[in-house]
Amino acid sequence: MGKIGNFFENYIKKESLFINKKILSSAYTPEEILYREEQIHEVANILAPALRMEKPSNLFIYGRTGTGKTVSMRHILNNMNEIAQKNCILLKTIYVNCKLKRVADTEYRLIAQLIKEFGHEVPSTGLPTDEVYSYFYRLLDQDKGVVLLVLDEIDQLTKKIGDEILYNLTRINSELNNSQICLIGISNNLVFAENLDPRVKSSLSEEDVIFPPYNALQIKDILLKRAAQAFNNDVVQPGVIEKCSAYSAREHGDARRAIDLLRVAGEISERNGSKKIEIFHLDEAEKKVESDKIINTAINQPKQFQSVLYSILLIYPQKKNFFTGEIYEVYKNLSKQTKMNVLTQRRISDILAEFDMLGIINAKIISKGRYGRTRDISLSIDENIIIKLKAVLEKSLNLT
DNA sequence: AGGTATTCACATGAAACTATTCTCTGAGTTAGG
DNA sequence: TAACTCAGAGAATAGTTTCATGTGAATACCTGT
Repeated sequence: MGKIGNFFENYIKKESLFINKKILSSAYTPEEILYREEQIHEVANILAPALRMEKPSNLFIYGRTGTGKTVSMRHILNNMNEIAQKNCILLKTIYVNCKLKRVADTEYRLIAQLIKEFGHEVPSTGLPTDEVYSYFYRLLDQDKGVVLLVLDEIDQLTKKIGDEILYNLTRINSELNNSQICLIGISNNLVFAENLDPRVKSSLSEEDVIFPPYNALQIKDILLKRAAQAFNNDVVQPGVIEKCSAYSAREHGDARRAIDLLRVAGEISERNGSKKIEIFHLDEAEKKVESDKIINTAINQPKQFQSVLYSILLIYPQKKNFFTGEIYEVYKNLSKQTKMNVLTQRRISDILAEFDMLGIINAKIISKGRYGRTRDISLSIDENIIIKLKAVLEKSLNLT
């Protein structure tokens, strides 16, 4: 047996820090959700009529990332389904995440996805949208009952393709004879409804529920509970949970981030062959999560985006602030060098705006008076991540 | 000195174009009866 | 004649280009003192 063989042999024999790592994954729905009783109650009250075959009010849920919106909603839907099944009530619940690329991020694809939830297939392209709609109507109306349709990250959808689709969805009911549909929108953006068509707004948010951020103490309790199930006893050293919760309370009470952080800390500790999770593992984890996030987003961008980003990194050693024009010049040369086709400055401007959105750069529009108006751009990444990023981009762009 | 008018270097918007992937339709072709 | 093939018309979508219009404040250019 070779070295590698031994390694694997040891690996499976080695006792893991984790009892059940799934507990710390973002897909996990806990039995009991802490500190959201009030909100869950409220939502349950609003949706309960569905169990009497009456259409509940449409509902809107607001709250920042990691405030338990999705988890709570899943929890409620699970319960309702269970009850419905037990009592032979016709209830269908559908959960769709509108952000998922190539799944539900356009009007056509959203409807196609809904059809899929009914167990049917529709081609991914080639059909007119109306046809897909009427297919969906027919499916919906096939049997009696209430349909609860949860649209998660709905703000992303309207940002991309406008609110027409929501308008269509809200008036579905008038076309249905047997069944009724109830819309539940979930949004990270608190002011999302402000720039919505008033008709859509009024009919969509007949009710709304707000999920406030968790505070540090609450996050601490959540982490403690998860950690107790996920790790063996005495693995997590004192102070780790506290620091972890303090860190994410600082970041507007994002419980998901806190849980991620704890899991990564565990992974790091395990890989180092340690039996415990110490505070410095957590610090490592913080760095790794941050760096992975940036490297991943960069890697998943199209080549042209990477090219623009690399151009910025090329100037970086000399300057800390860049203007659009400067970046474009460097980018042009780079593209010539790599034989990629050169995009217009108009496009580069949009690409830079997107990098700003992604949080990779920090762009502010400034006026230099007589010398024009432009973006004042700086990198919002850590020095050591920049080095890593540069290497990764070089590989991806086939630069020597 | 104080007040306007210019001007730069882009930003921002809208529309149109290109290319890719996929469906549907109908004409022409083929194989079997 | 029924089944099959294949080209062409249409859709959806992503990524661009083209054209048009907008814009904040440092300077140039006045004006009257």
